[in-house]
Amino acid sequence: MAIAADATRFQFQRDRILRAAAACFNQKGYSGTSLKDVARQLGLTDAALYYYVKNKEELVYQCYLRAAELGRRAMERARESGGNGFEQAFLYIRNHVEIMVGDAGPVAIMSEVPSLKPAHRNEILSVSRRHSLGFEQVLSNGIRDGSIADCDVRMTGNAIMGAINWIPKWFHGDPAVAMQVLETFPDVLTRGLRKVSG
Amino acid sequence: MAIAADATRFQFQRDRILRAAAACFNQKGYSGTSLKDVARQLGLTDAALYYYVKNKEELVYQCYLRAAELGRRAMERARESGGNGFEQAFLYIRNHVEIMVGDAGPVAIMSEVPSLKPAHRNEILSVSRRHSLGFEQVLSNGIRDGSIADCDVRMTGNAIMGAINWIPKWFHGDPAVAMQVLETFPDVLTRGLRKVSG
DNA sequence: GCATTATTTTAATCTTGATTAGAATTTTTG
DNA sequence: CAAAAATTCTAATCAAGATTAAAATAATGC
Repeated sequence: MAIAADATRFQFQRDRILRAAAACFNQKGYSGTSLKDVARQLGLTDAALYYYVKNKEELVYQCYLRAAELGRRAMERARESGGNGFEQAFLYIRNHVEIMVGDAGPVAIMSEVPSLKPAHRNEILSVSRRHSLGFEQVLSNGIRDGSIADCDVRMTGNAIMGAINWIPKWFHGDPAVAMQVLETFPDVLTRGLRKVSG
Repeated sequence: MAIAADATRFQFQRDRILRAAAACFNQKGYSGTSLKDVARQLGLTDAALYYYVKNKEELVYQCYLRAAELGRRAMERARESGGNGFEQAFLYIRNHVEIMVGDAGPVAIMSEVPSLKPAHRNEILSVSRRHSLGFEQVLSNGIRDGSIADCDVRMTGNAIMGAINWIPKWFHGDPAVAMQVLETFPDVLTRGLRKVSG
């Protein structure tokens, strides 16, 4: 029974585990979720998880890496779209929000990055930084090409990405709300960027 | 040596502890900070903390309660100002941001609310809910009084408060940045609210 | 069907850091 | 200054949950 074209059962299970873990971390908090909690959700025993991850630290790391990668990809797709700065910013937000409330499943809030071991922490921070810088560039481009009003790109980026990153705090999977978020967030978050006059 | 007009040494120390704990939690993550870490920062021993808080859970709870109260107060002051909806929203944001980057000291990011014990969790959630509802009312008032453009107040509130709540993730005390945040955030976050025409 | 490999379980053990008891010290009060 | 109260420390203990080893089960290739 093939799971997917090329994904092995191993990779498939690992991914399920990451999603279950992300869900637990977001819902029960990091210190509130034991490996047993994660395992139970999958009908497994805690020890079985060690077949897929080295330890809890790596489980968290993988969750965060997944979250960071999803964000990065959202940005990448937006920048490849070829629109002007405003359009790219809008598209990025739309893409990322889609991921946060969509079928990609729960995306872990990165609360415990500081307690990762240095190598892991640095990798996450590196991806995150690339992500933020990418967005700031999009904003700068928009200012240059006249599609975005002049603003402090660093702060504007922080504000917008904060709003997105916070979503899992209050969004708990209700599809009706998901739709609402998708419809309003990109607009709400970009309304302030629009250049009023030429 | 009186510490302040009426605050006892006990209350004073307790407050120092809460701030040190908040700083640790934000910087090192929750699971990354031991009571010894918090204590060391104050030149104390971990056991000494138990004179001020029942246990670690209560320490976290108190940090969160402080954070929630500071937010609530920011909202309260804004609503007492008597301005129109837009002005109140702006003022709230300004007040809250001021707290996040100002002398009130580090405000704990509420990552571990779910792992608090039920009574504590419920109290934090209750204050938070009151806070969000308050903001949504301000937005609604603004729409009604014509100072704010029509929008989904729930989502707009979530977006703006997410941006604010995320600040401690990237702000680490640099006074120059604090000034920047103060100058740009209220504007960035409200620019989208303005009603364009009458 | 048999041998091999992959996956999961059971049943410990191990570690870390929270917690406590009681002693020591400092501060306050009269 | 002496007694009482407040605060902190030293030195264990404790608990929870992470981790491991080895056995059991399931899947796969031949």
